[in-house]
Amino acid sequence: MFKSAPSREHDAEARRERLLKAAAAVFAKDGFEKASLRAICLKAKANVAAVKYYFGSKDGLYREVFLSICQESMKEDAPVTLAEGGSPEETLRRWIHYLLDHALLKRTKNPVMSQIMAHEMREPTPCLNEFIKLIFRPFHQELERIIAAVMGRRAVDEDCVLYCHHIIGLCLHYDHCRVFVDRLGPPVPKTETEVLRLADNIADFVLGALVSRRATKSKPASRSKKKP
Amino acid sequence: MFKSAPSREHDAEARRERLLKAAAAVFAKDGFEKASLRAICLKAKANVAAVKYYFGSKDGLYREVFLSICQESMKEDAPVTLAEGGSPEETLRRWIHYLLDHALLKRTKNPVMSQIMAHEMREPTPCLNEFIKLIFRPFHQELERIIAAVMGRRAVDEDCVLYCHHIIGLCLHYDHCRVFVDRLGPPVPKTETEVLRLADNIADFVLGALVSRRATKSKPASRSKKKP
DNA sequence: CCTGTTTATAAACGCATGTTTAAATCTGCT
DNA sequence: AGCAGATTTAAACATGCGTTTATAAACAGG
Repeated sequence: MFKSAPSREHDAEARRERLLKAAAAVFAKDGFEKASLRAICLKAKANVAAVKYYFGSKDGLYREVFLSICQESMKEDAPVTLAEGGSPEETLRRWIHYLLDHALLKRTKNPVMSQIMAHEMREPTPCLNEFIKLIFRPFHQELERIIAAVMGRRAVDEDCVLYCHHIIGLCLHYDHCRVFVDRLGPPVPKTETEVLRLADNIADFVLGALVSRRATKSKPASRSKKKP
Repeated sequence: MFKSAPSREHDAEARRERLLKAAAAVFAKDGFEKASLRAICLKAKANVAAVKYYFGSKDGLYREVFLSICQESMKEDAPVTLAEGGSPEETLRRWIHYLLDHALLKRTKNPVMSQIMAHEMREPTPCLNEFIKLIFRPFHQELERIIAAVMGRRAVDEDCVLYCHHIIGLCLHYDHCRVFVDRLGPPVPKTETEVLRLADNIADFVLGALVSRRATKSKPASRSKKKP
């Protein structure tokens, strides 16, 4: 006893899909708060009440968008991993390039995902927890393993996790504070080759840091360099 | 022929001051967009129309708040500089600690300034340019000089500026993406000693990186490590 | 004391938001 | 054909915002 005939079902599905697609675009551009249902429905050629009908509320719509782009993102490009072969150093370099590519050149691969993630980091929504669990944590953990490998440690320890934050923050800064960076130094990369250059600069910087910290273990008690 | 009698003058000034103070607090908490005039006036025990009367508009009020906290911030704690003595490395360590202190422990020193700056970086307002010119650029340039000193260079070059961005991004990440860091690793420091620990970790990391890059000049052409 | 200017306040304006209602339309089944 | 249920739509609702207006109060000078 299926709900309705195929023809209508098709129309409904098409409308739902249109709404979802329009919503994804607008949410990506403006973020959850600033995106308006009217703008979305205008783009989808649908009535505002359709949102309530199909998704219950603005929150529901956003959640659906989130889920759809999640599973779309899953099957797309796998993030950089150690398993692909190559030295840990080269893997880290590729990882940094990958992150920077997504953060700065959002047009590549899955632009909607990149933009929505950026918004989610600026002002978290109720989807934050799922976002972290499904998308961010696996990504983060792979970097932790890469760092542990670069540092020659058998397992991921607290230092690796911290360095992981350092690196991600360093990269995302060029996106989050784009307007500041642009005004205070060489402009933020806008082409693939420029991004590659920056990625290499960052990779050199980070590898230098990690290698220099390779020897130290757990508690280096650093603060005591006051003229020995 | 001064405009009015002292008693009235005093009241008016007091009201203006109350508004300014309340506005600073609310802007600091919510940022420019989300802060509402009604909330500000409620806190200042003033009428909403008073904002138009004294400051012309919400923008005008924000601009006044910005100017007032600027000159307040000028005379307060001078940022860390090379001139204070000590090795460049130690100066850099202190600089990082100083930034982290302001970013994470906003209650210290000038909380309003720190918070408003954080908001300004997230979503810039029309005051952005003045903000950069008056506050951010001098701060940034001092870091550039420190880095140049650490790297033993005679003048600030493009690499120094980039490293500067790296370091600032690395530090601010713990504030901007606090909620992410909290969920993915050791929680973001909340006490002075914790902040000091993190600052030392970051300083060690950064110094390692800078020292390792000390030898290289201008164009290291890094990308060519593909199995020699 | 009256008068005109400055200051203060309450109320309304115009707009935009997410949500909801209630009526209209369409569809499939009997 | 006709009915019942699903879908669509336009309109209204409730709320919040920054801004504006019109009126009342406080004050200064003639």
